[in-house]
Amino acid sequence: MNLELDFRSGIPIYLQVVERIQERIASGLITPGAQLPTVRSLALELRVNFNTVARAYRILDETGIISTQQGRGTYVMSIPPPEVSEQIRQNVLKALTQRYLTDAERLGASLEEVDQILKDQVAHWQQTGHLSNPEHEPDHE
Amino acid sequence: MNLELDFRSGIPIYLQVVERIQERIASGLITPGAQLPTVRSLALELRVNFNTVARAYRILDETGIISTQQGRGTYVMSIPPPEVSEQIRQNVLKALTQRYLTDAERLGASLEEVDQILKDQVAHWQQTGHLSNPEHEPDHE
DNA sequence: AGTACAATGATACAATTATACAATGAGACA
DNA sequence: TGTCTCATTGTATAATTGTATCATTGTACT
Repeated sequence: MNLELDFRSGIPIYLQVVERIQERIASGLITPGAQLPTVRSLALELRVNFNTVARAYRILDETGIISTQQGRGTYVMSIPPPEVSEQIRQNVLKALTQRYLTDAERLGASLEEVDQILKDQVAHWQQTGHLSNPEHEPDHE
Repeated sequence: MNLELDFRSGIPIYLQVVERIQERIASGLITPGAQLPTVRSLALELRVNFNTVARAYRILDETGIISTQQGRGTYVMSIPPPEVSEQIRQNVLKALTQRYLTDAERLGASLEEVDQILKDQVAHWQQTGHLSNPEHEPDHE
């Protein structure tokens, strides 16, 4: 899975796991029907107790995003309706942004510095065609 | 730990604890990654309320010397020398930014949307005093 | 005396971990 | 085929850890 968590952020691990998995599903990195890692294997990878992973899975299950089945495993559910999906997408994007700003702040970055480095990278990316507008996006691979 | 405190010195216990632990880390007696005693066990040893130890730990945490994690314990962090620190900081910030933009793009966010949500969150944060310049007041709790 | 404030303690709480448990499925074997 | 056993899966509950909030104590200053 290669989820990256921050043990110092003050955000509970189980919530971080929820967000990371939501991101991956919302972005299509994990597709419906796919099996998520078992609570124990993911816990081992994250160096965390498996109950913490189980708690994250339970939240995702209650949201209807995944389906956990005792003795079988946990699986990604079918794609939610567009409006829900859009809602999740926006939430995830907001969480991403907040995490980014929090991390930057803890690094001691000033607002100006963050602004500058964002401008730099965005400019760099526009040259390479990333982050383009969905309206004019003929580039399918 | 065998910290020796002076209850009659007039120096607050929590400050004495901070100093003793700082000494031990600086002298290499405690190495990065090591787990410190729990607030309760150390408090028991020092015959002190565990909140006092927790206060010392919190100060050390804010200084970046240790990392306290609810439910897990407190661990000694590695302390990079100041010279390389700044270089590392910039690199990390750059990597952080790149990862953020990558994730946002994978979510299907347009440049405009990213720009907008960043503006929103920054504005929101400025009201709550985050990402402020280091010149400002120490923000007394 | 009285007040204000810092240090410490008491209590309730939240996150994580430890341990035991129940459901499922695969293989052995009669 | 049936069912036994056992490893693997998620679940439930209690113990452990740090956190938040308020009460108490002591001390300095009017």
